Amino acid sequence: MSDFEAQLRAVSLRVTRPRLAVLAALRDHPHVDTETVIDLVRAEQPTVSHQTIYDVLRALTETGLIRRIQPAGANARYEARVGDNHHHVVCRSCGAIADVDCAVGHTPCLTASDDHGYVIDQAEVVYWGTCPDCAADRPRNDSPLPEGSK
Amino acid sequence: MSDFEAQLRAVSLRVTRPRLAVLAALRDHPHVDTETVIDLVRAEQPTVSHQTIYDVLRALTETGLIRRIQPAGANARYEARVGDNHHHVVCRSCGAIADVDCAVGHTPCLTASDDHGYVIDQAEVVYWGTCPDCAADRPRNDSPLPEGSK
DNA sequence: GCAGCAAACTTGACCCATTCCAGAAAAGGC
DNA sequence: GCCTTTTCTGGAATGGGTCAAGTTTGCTGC
Repeated sequence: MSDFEAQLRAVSLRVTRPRLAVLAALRDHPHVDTETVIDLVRAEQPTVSHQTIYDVLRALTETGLIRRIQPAGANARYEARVGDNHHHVVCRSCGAIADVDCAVGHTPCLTASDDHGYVIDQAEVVYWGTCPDCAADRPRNDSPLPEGSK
Repeated sequence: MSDFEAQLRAVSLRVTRPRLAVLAALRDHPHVDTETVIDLVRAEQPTVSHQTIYDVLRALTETGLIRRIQPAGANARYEARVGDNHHHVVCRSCGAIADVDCAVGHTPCLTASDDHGYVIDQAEVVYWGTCPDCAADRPRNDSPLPEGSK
């Protein structure tokens, strides 16, 4: 618990109960969306408003304590694993997300063939596919996306 | 014009004025968002509803005639360049997008270090950085994002 | 050419993640 | 302990995007 407290102080954020609860929720549940965070926090602190969660998530994201990820067409999700620029696999069928380490070492993906004059500071990779569970449910289905995606 | 007609027929879609207009708009303006598509189409066909544009964009995306891209935190954008799995550079400051060919050849980025059992069918890469224009405007600014991003 | 059918289009309301606002409360420095 | 600053609360607004019902239109077969 005091671990989270130290993290907050390290980035000059005040230590509040909602912030600790959000950090704890993200430690225990990686890749959750905002609504789930709200539910998880309220399980212990029923009075916390959704606005507070949004504020907390933004503050933590801006200070780099958590990372916001947002696959195309889905809601924002957050994860507590930061510092390494790892990537994600997203299941087209159920939206499940898993971590994937950078394929070729440190920052190899950062090399674009032609950068058009852009100053590139990050390369974000999203692998799209089917998770083991969904693959088992529908072994040979060519169009996994049930139209409405999520 | 009949080029677009052929494309539509090739995927068994009826040839309608709104669809032709959307294809033409995307050919002339790569990486536009939905609202811009609406404006472009209405410049020639003022009566087309926004609902129709949404329907057309979805139909064309599902049949693979256009491709939908959606950088985190931004609105959906569409482009007519399909078939090659190229990637994009996105300017954090102004949201401008440029095409980037796959860095290492054919489908190298498709190789994840540990796929967690997922069946991966596509790797999507987004390079984040600053476009030449914005870099010129604010030569040495460490926090390019003016908070509200776009 | 014309009829009939299914796919597309129009209109308008609705949904829902996210944000804005203003007042009340709490955390930290002195 | 007191004061300033930041955060939290509650409610309302914003805005992509979607749903639904009814009308129109493009395509196929006669």
